[in-house]
Amino acid sequence: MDQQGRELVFMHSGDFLRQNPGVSDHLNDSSSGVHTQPTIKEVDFFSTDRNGKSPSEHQEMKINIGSSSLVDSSINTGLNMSTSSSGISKIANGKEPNNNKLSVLRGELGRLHDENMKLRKLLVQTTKSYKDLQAQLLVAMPKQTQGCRVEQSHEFLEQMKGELNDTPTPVMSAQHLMDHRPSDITLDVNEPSVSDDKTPELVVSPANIIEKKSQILGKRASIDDGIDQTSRSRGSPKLEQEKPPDEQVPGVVSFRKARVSVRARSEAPLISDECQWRKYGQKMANGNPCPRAYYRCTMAVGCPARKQVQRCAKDNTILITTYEGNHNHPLPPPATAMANTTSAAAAMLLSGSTTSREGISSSSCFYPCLPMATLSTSASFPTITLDLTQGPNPTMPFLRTPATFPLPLHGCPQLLGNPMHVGPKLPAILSVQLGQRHASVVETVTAAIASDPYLTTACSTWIVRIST
DNA sequence: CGGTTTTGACCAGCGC
DNA sequence: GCGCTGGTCAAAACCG
Repeated sequence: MDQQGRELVFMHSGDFLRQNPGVSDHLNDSSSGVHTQPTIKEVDFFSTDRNGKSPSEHQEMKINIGSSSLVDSSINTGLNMSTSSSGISKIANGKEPNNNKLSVLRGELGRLHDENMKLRKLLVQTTKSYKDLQAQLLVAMPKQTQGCRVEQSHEFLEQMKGELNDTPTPVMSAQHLMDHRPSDITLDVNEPSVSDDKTPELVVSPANIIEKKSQILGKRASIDDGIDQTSRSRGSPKLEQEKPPDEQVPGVVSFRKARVSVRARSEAPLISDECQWRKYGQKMANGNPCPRAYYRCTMAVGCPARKQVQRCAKDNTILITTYEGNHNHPLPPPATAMANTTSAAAAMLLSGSTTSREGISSSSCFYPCLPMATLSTSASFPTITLDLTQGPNPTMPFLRTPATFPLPLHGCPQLLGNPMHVGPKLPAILSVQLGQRHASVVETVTAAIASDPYLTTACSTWIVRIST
């Protein structure tokens, strides 16, 4: 069986759409303004063999890149004037008259001035967006009954006020913001982390933090919704027994309650996320001619993580993978990124479902550069859908370049604290955007995705819609 | 031989 | 109460 070879594999940005080599140019061609919607035949989400590099080499590469990528490579700082492409060196080393050199330098100066003006405009725009959001958040706060959440938001706002008033440089902002972690988060040292070998005291995955948050928030939801639907089903009592103790606390809502659905164009039957899944069932469901397959994680005994895979009834090229539950074991770094994403999305869903929906949708309105999320509570489980089947949105200028995915990383201290994740993905623009840490829990999801280069690229075309 | 997949059956929730 | 649907179980088959 060649299922491995036919799997939908989300790839590293370098070889994203590697079976459609001609498409990537379109995706990155911001000048053309024409965006296609390529059919992703194979998307390598977490392949360990990218360009022949081992995972360790890959991580090292990311770190190295990240060391200098806090400043967007596309932004000319004026410090790199001896590059061959600038023409200055050639002229300086040549025999041109001094007046020619002067005119070239003036031209260069003018160009740098223009870039400077653009950056200033961007900063002003970002500041304005933050203030708008702040005002909106203050309006929305009375609707929130969770004291800790409000308190935390106030705390963040105060921090952000100071940061914005100081008008830090983008790089400073990024570094600064990384240190602002929610103070009321319970750290779970048992949760696997990519960075747990070096910073055990900071073993705080986004999933953990958000899970703890959602557990707090979920207490109300558990009262509203009663017992988890699946826990009432036949197989679920066993599942409950298999859950780790922290998930069996009465009144605490586990992520089994929320789902994260990923839609991607693929002719492959599966998404390869470097987790071990065992198929335990298959059903014809919802009038869909394509059966729905049920998988559970087999990397650890009693792991409650599950996923469902089904093709879209309307478009068979779209593969819908629905993740549910948390892994209770260490994951390979790529799979951790995916788990973080789904956990964050689930947490977002849980927290969002207990707070005002306007807050979520409006944040998307406030930040047109951010993706929107499809929240569906019509099903028995609240589900967030990450749609990777849509083409890039022209109104999302940052999305044209995967490296500048405009995703605030709040709520994901692990991502912020992990140089492997932070470095390559924090250009100046993103650093400024980090100031929007209060935008909404929607961004938590996008942050998790942004933390992983593979996901970032794969999701550079995602669309998240708010639905009722 | 152990792990995985297949597949029919079972169960619970929900709507009518 | 009945039928439909989603989710799961578990035995048999399959595979490396």
